[in-house]
Amino acid sequence: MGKDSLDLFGAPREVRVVPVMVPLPVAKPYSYVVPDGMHVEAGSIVQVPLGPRQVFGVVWAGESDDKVDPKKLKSITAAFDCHPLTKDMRSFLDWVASYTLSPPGLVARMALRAPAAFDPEPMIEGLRLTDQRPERQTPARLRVISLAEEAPAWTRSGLSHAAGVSTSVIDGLVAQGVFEPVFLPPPPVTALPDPDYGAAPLEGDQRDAADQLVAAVRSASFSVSLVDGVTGSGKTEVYFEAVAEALKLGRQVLILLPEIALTPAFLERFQDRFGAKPAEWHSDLAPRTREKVWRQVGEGQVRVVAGARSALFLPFDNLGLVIVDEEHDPAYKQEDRIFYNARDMAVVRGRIGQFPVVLVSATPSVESRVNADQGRYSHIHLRSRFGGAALPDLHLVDMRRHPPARGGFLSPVMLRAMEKTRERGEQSLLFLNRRGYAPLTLCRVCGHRFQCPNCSAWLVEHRFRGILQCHHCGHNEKTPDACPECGTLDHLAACGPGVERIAEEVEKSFPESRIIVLSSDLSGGVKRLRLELEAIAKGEADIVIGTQLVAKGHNFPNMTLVGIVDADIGLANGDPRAAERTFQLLSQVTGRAGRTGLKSHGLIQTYQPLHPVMQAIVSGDPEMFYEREIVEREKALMPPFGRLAAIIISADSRADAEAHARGLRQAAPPVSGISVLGPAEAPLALVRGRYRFRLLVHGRRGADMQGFVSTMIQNGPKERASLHVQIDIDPQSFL
DNA sequence: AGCACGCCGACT
DNA sequence: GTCGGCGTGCTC
Repeated sequence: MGKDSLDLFGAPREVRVVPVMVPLPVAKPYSYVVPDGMHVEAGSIVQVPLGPRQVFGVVWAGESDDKVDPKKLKSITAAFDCHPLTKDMRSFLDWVASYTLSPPGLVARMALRAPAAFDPEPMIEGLRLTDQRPERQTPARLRVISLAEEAPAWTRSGLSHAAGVSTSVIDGLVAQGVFEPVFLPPPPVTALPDPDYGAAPLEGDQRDAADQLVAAVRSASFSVSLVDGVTGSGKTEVYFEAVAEALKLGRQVLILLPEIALTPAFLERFQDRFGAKPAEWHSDLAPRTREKVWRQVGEGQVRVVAGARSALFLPFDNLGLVIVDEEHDPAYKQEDRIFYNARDMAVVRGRIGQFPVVLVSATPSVESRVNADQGRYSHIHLRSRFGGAALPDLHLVDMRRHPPARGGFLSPVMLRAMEKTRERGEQSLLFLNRRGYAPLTLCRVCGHRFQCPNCSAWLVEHRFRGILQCHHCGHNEKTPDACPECGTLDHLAACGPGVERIAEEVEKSFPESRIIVLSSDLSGGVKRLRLELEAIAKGEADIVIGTQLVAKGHNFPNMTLVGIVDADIGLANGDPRAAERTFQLLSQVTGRAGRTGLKSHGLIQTYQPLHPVMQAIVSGDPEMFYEREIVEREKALMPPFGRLAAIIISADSRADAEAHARGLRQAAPPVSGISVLGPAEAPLALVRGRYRFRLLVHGRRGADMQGFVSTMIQNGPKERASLHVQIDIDPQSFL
């Protein structure tokens, strides 16, 4: 069915009109006319006029059922010669848009982030050997010719490089007709992974777990498995078997990873197993590579992608498995423009595409644990450590009983353990999740505290750089000599430790030790970080002091002592996930030790040795933590029934939502049970079914939100019901 | 996202 | 009297 228009002779003519999703915050696709002779189908990527400019878009269906004023209709400018987005991909984008309360156009835009990839890659120029032979045979020429006989075609630079001659030798042979130019298809971004390449024999738990995952892949139907086991229990080896099976079935695989810092080690492991590297996808890929990967993923030429959360929006042709490694990691949450948790969206992608999704973590998120406990996910638990590596033995250091020396932060117990480690010629790692020198500076005369002018956070002193910096907004100023309030000179006091300050203390106690400080303040970027990590692995440091940067999968064979400087950080900050985060971080960091045959130790400095997180960590029994945390979480999520409960979602930010909740509490004291959740987590809370009234307020402006909520309170249940119907998300739709 | 339109404050 | 601040609305 098309719209009538008039042809040149005034006769009515059928015109094909299709919906096109444009990358703007609009609620639905716009309709465009398909010009005569242009081929487009659902999923095609096109260029269309929009107002004064041209934009890219996706044809969203075979034809439009929208009644648009025909006078407004414009024609598609161009259709690109690249694979159309699959039906699954379009359904996925629609689903994400409705789940996250985002305009579908903006969600679709995430799938179009490589515009130059829409045009086919140009063929590359190559050379092929002919029957002609040169009149004058020189050694260089003979070498080139004999080498060239080994392959059907070469690139000019590839051949000169391989033969060890300059390109002028090749040019000379081309001129004599020994080589003829040919066009070669562009090379793939990576070689094909071979599922049988480095298959390692698995035993016991690992074998059983791998068998379960392989069976899930073979069934080619939707399922979610949570693979959980301590650091070093062989989770990666296990899920590699699932990857191998998907490859054997000819399907594509996506491995999501939270941090790009973890990738080099991961890529090597993958290569050892599959004989080739996976294609990488993350925000700082070179544009050229980015385009190649995008296109080759769409064509099905790339078989395995290892990427950050945005890889979920690559235009896979035949996706058959998604692995979410370190599934608990907060880096999976995107909290700007479109709010989503890639872990959950991966599950949805699997449901839509009818394939298995595997969530992997040594310390699963509480949500995933609950899903596993309730039978929505199957739970695969790996008990033993792979290759017989022993877990470190862990002890709490009660800081009330073993306080540090005045002005210091390290307990004598910790210093003694470091001394012994040094005597054995082994390495120590001190972990403190605080950048800089001191988190707060104050004036000892008038009590003035240095605060950020934009945020309300304290300014963190960075002594190496001589600045005070806000870790929220990045604001920074030079550290003054005098107090800006009372003018007193040299009476500013640093309060509390950061890694720089711990380094200072360690230098005093171990003047001859080689110390490396690792934090995101390290100048020189990722490259420098990798160099430092290599140096540590080679034993070029005795003591490493680091922030959570050191928690991610690097292995230091000689690192036999891990010391947590302040395990209590983060437990008191009011975040509903504080305990969970602390548990996960401490587990990860202590897991850094004990991967060698050497005996290894972990010392955890705390003022709260009886805190459930501390007890769970030293007991080595994660169940202790999860059982209690799930009960606590349910209590917290349970608003008092019979009163109004509201979930406030801000479309802008969690901070925004919090501000509005404060306003609401003041404006309407009888209202209780207001939970403030960021947009990425509120829908999950709904899944848990904890809320009696579900109110999702979605608005661009704060005033709208305040208005919505007030109206709802005044008008009572009827209004609530209508609001609910109007904008709620079906909680069951998640699975 | 851009871009135009429109309504109120401080200026040549 | 205008120039320009950014709030609001529109793009098939």
